[in-house]
Amino acid sequence: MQDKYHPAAVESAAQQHWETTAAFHVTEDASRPKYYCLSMFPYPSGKLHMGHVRNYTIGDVLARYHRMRGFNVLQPMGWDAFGMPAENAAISNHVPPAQWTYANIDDMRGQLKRLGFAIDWSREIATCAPSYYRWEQWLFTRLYEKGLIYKKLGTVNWDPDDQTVLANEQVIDGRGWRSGAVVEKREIPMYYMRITAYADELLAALGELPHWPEQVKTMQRNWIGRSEGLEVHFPYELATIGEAGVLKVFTTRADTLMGATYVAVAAEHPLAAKAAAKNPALAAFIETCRQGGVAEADLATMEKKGMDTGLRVVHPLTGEYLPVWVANYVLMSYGEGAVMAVPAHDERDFAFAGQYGLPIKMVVRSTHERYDNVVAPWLDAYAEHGKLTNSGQYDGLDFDDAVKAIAADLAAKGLGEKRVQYRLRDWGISRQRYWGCPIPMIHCEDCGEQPVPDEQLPIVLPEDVEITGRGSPLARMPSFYACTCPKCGKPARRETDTMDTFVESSWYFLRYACNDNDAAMLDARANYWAPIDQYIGGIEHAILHLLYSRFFIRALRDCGLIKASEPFTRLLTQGMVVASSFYREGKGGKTQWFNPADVTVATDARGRPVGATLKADGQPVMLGGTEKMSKSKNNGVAPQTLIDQYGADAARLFIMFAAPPEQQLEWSDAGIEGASRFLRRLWAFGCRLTSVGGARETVPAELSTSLTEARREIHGHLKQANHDFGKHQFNTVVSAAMKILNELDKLTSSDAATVAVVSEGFSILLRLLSPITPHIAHALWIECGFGADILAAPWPEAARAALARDEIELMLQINGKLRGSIRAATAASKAEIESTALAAEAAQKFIDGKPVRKVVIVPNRLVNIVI
RNA sequence: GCCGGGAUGGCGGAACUGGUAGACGCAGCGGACUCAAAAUCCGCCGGUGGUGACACCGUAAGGGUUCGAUUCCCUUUCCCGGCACCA
Repeated sequence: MQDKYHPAAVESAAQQHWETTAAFHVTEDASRPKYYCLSMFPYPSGKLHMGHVRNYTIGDVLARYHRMRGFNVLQPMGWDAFGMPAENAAISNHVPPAQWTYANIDDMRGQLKRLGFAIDWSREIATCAPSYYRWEQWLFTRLYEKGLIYKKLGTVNWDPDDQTVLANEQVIDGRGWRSGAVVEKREIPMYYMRITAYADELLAALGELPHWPEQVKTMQRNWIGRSEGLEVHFPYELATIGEAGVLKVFTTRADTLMGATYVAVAAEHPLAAKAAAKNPALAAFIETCRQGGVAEADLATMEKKGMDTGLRVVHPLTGEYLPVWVANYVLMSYGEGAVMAVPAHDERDFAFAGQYGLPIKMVVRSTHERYDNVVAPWLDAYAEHGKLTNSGQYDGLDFDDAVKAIAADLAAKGLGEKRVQYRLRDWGISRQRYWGCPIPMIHCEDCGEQPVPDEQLPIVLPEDVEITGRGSPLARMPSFYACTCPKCGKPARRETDTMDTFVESSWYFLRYACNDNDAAMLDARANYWAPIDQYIGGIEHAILHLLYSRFFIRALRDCGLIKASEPFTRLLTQGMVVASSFYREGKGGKTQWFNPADVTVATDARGRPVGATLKADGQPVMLGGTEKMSKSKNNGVAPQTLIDQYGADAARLFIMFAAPPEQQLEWSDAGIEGASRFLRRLWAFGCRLTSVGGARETVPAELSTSLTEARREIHGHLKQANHDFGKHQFNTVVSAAMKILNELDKLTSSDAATVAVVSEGFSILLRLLSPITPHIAHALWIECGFGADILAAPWPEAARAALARDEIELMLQINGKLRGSIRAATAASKAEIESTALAAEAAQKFIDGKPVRKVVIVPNRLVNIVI
């Protein structure tokens, strides 16, 4: 055995062993419980980053741990290969997106393999391969026929200079990121997935996901946003816009209807357009509302602006006329795109009314005594529930009764009804981009839109294209779009939009089960593996990706393609790896981001960053704050140098030790040295054990007191580690492993009993570490003679006998303050403990003749004497 | 703006979920070994005061519940994630 630890040699030998024994190649096996362990697949950006290492190490630790516990474990890997970065790279490097993507995949596969993950590589998929996306197209036509996909107008960011649709990320301060032109909202026809058809099921089923983080379920619940309320109709008369009709609004606060003093509609509302036809000033205002992007965060933080349309609607209960305003705080995408405004009881309405001098009418009185009679609507809106006032016949009613009464009266007049409203919107999947899965539809002048027949699938994306950043390349390629109508045979035009890349990632986890099937999308193997037992990925995917996947599996189920209704039984949302970002403002307001590796940070005496300079020119750069590592902020740290220098095991150990998996991890290089030092100590200890003859079979029944204590410590740490493994708190598993090694290092004698205890302890330690640092565990297991392959070893469990003790220490508190400790027999009764405690010197000193009011005894922990 | 989360020594974090705050590690300081360095090993390491085996303070800030609060409740500040076309 080498007396020095050489990670590179140890790691390549272990990896070779796994490769030649096909250790991680799995097949369906009904005789064992299955464990499908999946980490979110990476976008092949070219470089592995710390977030990947963290994600895949967590997945690998869980996969290896369950394998040793006897599960039939599947851990696959693939590539989320379509997307914008490939097009951006194509524009700047003049490389076709396909070529760039495939080269990146090859690169990253190599980097992943170097980390020694227990992956079944035979199941690899790439979403940009026709063998993958053909089934997405096939499914699209099924869902279209089922009515789960339909076409309607959608609003996008339009760059008038580049004549291109922009992603929200590409709109910076309301301007196109390349052209700098002011972005406009534009309506274009798009395909939508009817996710709202599953809104209730998606919401209700959250209750059946006990192994999902509460936080994620709450976010999804709020995202779906089911509210029960009233649709209220405000009639308008012929005179207003030349036709009579009703303006519909949705409200969850029907109790405040008597306090409505105006009605506000979104700028895109049809009524606003009609009013603007005769009102140039209003038309101009609506035009300014069209400027800027469509992102909700931008809309919601905009300065509130509005304009009176001059139209009046009739209050359905009082018959009063209310003005109709256009307001930029009303979103066309929620409800009816119109709200009844009750300034006294809604914060936004209050601010708007204050700004434009609209009346404020208080109709709800607080039920809290301290607010009674002191409600001051001119100071702030009172948005809580309460008793009605100033509301005529409804005065004195509380929220529930008021809503009931008002709903009944509106229903009787035919001017309103109870309704459920969702915040969730249908999923627009059309993208006016090249590098994505082509939408399999054909547009015929005579027959309208037609799905592509199965036998013509896949519609292959041409890979020899030039990307300019203006318009859609496919729309310029007759060879792509020219086709014939499948119904009438006349010349027709193929759809040139591609699908949102979230579509690929909504079902890839099922295709791993049967990636070799070229006759069907899914087969029986998918039903063996689904649902995924453990899914691991970034918290940033808590809503969109996870919700789309939950929708997709239901759509697939309803097409008879899968039995499962939920995709992921257990979810671990990994915290992000964040790092500082650095930038300079360039010419024309463009921001240039610098990688942390190229920047020197100056700190004050307390270690706080005070400034930074670029290594290349020594000139200052701005601190951009701590953010998720991303390409756009150029703050990713490459793990490759760490792996090259310290080895995969050290990198894996360090990242698992640095923080619990769900917590955000702020990156710093410090600490990797400690992980490496621990592995060297581990190796040295292995050498020591082999020098005294290596593994022993059993521990003698009778041990000296010190060996009994040492063994109790080791088994205690093992018990803790197993508990923490169950909680997925791997940082304390590593810490328990370190404590075991510290304990073993103290046992320096070479008598038979000591070596036996050491041998048992080391075999526990290696098995405990093997999911985290599999290479060194593999090597030492063999070197010390524990067996031929640690993968086949059983998972270690703490021995009850080793943990037993007859005396324990209890903390002694006086009035809740720690004043000493007492020793008591494990079996001692409360009365015995109390008398021991009261007799203790520390207790007597503080009691000092004063009466003892109370004695609190917490078994196995402490005694608190209250004086 | 809305939704979700976070804040503990110089740093990453621990505390068995209301019961010894700071485990384990990093950095630092002191020592051993060495011609020397690296590596390794041993010791110290929240703050203030004190000669002391002691006292007080201390888990973002302020308040509350409790024999006892990092943990539960209320208020506030700052940071992070998401907001439907980044993935």
